[in-house]
Amino acid sequence: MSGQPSCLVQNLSHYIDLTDHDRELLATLERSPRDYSEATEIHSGGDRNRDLYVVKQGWLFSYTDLPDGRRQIVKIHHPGDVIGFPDIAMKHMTTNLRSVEPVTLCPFPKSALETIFTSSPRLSALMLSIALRDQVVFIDLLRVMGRMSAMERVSHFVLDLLARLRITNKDMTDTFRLPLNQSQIADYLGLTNVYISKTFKRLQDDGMLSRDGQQITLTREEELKELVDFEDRYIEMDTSWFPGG
Amino acid sequence: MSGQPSCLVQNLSHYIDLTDHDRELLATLERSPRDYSEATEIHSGGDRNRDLYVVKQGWLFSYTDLPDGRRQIVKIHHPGDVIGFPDIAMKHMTTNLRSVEPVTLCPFPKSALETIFTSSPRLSALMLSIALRDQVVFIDLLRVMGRMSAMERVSHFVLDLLARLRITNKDMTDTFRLPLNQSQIADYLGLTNVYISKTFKRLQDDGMLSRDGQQITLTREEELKELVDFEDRYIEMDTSWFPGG
DNA sequence: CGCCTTCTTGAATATTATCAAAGAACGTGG
DNA sequence: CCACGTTCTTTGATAATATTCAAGAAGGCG
Repeated sequence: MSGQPSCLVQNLSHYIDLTDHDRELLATLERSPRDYSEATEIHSGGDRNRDLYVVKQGWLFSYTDLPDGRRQIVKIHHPGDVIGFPDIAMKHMTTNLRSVEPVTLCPFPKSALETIFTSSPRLSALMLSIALRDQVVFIDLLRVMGRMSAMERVSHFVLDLLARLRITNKDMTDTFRLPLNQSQIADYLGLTNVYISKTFKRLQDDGMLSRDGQQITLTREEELKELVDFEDRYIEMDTSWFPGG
Repeated sequence: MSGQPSCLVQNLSHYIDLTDHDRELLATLERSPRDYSEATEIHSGGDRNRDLYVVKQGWLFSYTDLPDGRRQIVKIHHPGDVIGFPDIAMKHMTTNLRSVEPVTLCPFPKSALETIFTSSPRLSALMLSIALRDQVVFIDLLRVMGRMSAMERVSHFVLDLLARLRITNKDMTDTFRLPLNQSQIADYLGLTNVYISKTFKRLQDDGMLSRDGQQITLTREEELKELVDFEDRYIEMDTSWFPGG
């Protein structure tokens, strides 16, 4: 193995201890990393379904458009994330993938999953768990979109981002960089860019958060969590039932 | 095996040919059916995570409440569905489960899944695919909730139900029974019962559908599909990569 | 028949969208 | 290092969509 650690190994190590066998397996699956510049369309819905990606660097998002141009961003991807899991069940990609800033991705073929599933029960269980955990996260988001006001949606949004960033960065404080513009946030939360602006201002006036360029600080995180009944699904994941290494 | 065909087998057979071994394996999951009367709380969010269920008969739904009483129904369950998949990754149940009408469920322990996963790669792949397909369905729903009007939401809702009912009932026409009341539909679509009533009336006035008690008929299904850019994820599933029987 | 739940309808209200324009921020090239 | 163009954000006025509240109608069930 090279001196540079595999993206996938780095990511999955956050959840369980990987055996040497697992590490080697993952290393062989991974293709060489590839860079994309900012605001680049990496794949489109309807494309024949080939690769999954692990994010090595930078933020991206998956989205779908309606025929009349309305857009829904369905997932924001950070370093360490696996992109494309749900599409495994489909013949074609169901979403478009776009970089927010310059990114580095490690593609690996669908077939790699087969290898994992046949040769490492422990890794299989982890992959499945991550997919199911994501489903719970979608369900939480559905609740947000279905029943929460703009104020609550934005609050949930920043709390969720922070919780996710804390998976890979243990000593993350209450401040983080948010490289999305307000139109993108609007497309994620089902609102308009104008209303995102107004809502952020209100949250700031209420002293819940402060902004400085792309930096966001949650000054009253606990209060925000209570406001939106926030549950951290990233911490809560159950790996206790996994087969041994 | 009994003369009565298992609805799980019926459901799964839609996707792949099941071997006798697979059928027997699945039959064990449905060994201990249990009845619940209508409007019964079957389990609650936060419960220690025990059983999954196969629906043998009747409709149910999974939902979550906000602290102030707002409710979001996140999934409607039909005969043949497996309930509780996403919770496998969590230590506790994340949603509440409630019957709409009298139902028959077959509870089975998480450990039964292990049996499947160790003894039938083909069934395992199918289970995983269904979980991932569900995730795609949630993503579609997110798009509906984030970017669509009440008219479009209701349209998508009835189209989705019909597509699902057609999995287990091939000769389903454009008419089906909808045992949910308008408050429940509202809680599913993130609207109010009043507005559901008004929206159904408008759809009826526009000649898109007709109602007779609980019976709904989609008189212009193709037009509705175009209106909401509907994709049938239940038909589209990719089973080509599965290991052999 | 009478009671209960659900559905319908209308009026008033709230929330968010749309439109338009001005102000900030930022990178680029002169 | 400044001027310019571009994109992003802010703000205000107006409009659309959905909610709330309230009351009456319809339907099922004992």
